[in-house]
Amino acid sequence: MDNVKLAEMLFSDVKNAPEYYEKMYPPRSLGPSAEVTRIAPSPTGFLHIGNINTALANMRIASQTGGVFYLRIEDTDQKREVENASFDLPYNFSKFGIVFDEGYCSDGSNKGNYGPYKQSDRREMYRAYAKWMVEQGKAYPCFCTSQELEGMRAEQEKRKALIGYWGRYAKWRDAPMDKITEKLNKGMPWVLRLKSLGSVERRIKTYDVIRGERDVPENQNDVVLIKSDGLPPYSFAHAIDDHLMRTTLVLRADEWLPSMAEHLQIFEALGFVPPKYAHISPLLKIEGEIKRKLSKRKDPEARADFFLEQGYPMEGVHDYLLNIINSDYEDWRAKNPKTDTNEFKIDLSKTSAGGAMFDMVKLSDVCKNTVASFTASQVYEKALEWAKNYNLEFAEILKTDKAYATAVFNIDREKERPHKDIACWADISRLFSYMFNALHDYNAIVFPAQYSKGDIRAVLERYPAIYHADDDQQTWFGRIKDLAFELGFAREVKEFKQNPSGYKGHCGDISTIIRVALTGSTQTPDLYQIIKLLGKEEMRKRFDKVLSLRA
RNA sequence: GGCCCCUUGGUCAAGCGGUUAAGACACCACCCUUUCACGGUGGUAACACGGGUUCGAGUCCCGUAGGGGUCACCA
Repeated sequence: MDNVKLAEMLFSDVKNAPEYYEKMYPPRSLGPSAEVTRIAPSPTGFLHIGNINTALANMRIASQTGGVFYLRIEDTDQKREVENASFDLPYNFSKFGIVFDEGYCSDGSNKGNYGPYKQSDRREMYRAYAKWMVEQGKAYPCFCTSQELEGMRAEQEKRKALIGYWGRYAKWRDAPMDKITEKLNKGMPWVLRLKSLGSVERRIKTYDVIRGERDVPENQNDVVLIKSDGLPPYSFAHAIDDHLMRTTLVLRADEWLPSMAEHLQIFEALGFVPPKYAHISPLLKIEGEIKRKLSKRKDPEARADFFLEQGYPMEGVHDYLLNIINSDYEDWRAKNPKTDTNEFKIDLSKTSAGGAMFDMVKLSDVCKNTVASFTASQVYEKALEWAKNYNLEFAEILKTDKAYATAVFNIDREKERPHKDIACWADISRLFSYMFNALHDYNAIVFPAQYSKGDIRAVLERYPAIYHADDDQQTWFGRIKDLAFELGFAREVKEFKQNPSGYKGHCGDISTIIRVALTGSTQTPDLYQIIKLLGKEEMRKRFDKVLSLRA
């Protein structure tokens, strides 16, 4: 009886009983293997690439099982909340190709029948269940101040006791009713604590989809269920939300692994069937000798926005991340180059339990393959879209002559084996700077040391005269061979290799000199097409400038 | 410190008691090629360590070491 009275004192604002919500959010009618998954970030205004990884896995599992994937905003900590971050979250995820079947929307509305999907809007539900917990004698108010708690902790550390609110340290656990009412009447702040029945002496079996069976000590702490601000911390909100939203699989970062026993205990106290759990490892970074979690402070690539700023194609980022989730993905991809990614079924039991190093080099390779599959006009459109946001100057250049820019992107592109050079859109202005006069930098032109000034001068002075814009590729290169021969270089590479001492070099050296003088690089796509696009006059102009700079 | 997780080449990783220990990225060499690429072929390179169990262990068990996570009225 006392418990009922206490519950009423503590939660006089609560109107509905748990049954009300149980009826309001009935089990979903989905197929037997359908998984209901979710991503539940807190609105701190920062998306980690790990968030994208976890979201991607959740999204894919829901979609491949005919389930539901939703976005829930975990904003029960008002102190940390960044203004408007909640509104931005759905949009920010969508930029990474993460879309939701249900959840909180950018305009503050809720999509789906299991909302609201923002925790601060679910206050009454949490409190209804909290009240019930008190009625059942499963929870009680605690009036300890933070100083008292600190003192308790210090004492525990000194005594080498387990840290936490438990056993004889749980001073309000069995407090008499009159002491509680006295505090309450004085308006003292309180938190609601779980009356834990657990003991670290006992172990419980748990199951993790990625890691398999594990057994861990029970939770013995009387953890906080409702904070003094009236909202729950993560664990209690997690149990109620994932129960009421009928989540079937909680796929989250492995930093939650240690609190799984506590979460299971709360589900049990509430009388809920817990969801399946899968704990995914964080993305790591190597620094010197040690591996560590990608840190938003130290590593630019930890910020999801970094990939947007650099303009990595989302298809490529997904391919890379999917390969970390299931490493047989790339074999599948190699066998099914054109198949939609969604056809690949991910299998969490094959996901590695260890953390993966985030490898920018590998990401680049994957993205180069992705970009290589695009047509020239796709490259143009996507690059322009990116440039409008991140490189205005380049966007203007692209807009100035769309046909020209598209032709530039088409060099060595739409063919059987396209050139693979672009990993991200930010690469383009650097990679192709020589194709745009506004970006071309004469100062960057450095000839390889092996070429003499005399030979360079000879090539640059004589080549324009023998260049004819309407030559086909074979004729074009034939003239370069002729020039090579006149300057003491072998006409054919083979001739040179057979008799290295008889020549200064071979025809390739002549084309390299031309290439460098024009582009500043020894590695470019097909030179024939580059000259064709640049035009003879521009070539002559560049040669003259290079000659004058080097004279 | 307690508890928990992890450990196969430089990196991502296959492997579920018997394999010449896959594959991909990176690197190197060669080949192809009229240049640069692309592509092809080949190569360097790994089971953290120590004990068991077993005819046989990367695979199972126990330790050790290293790395990571977590111990809030944060998520």
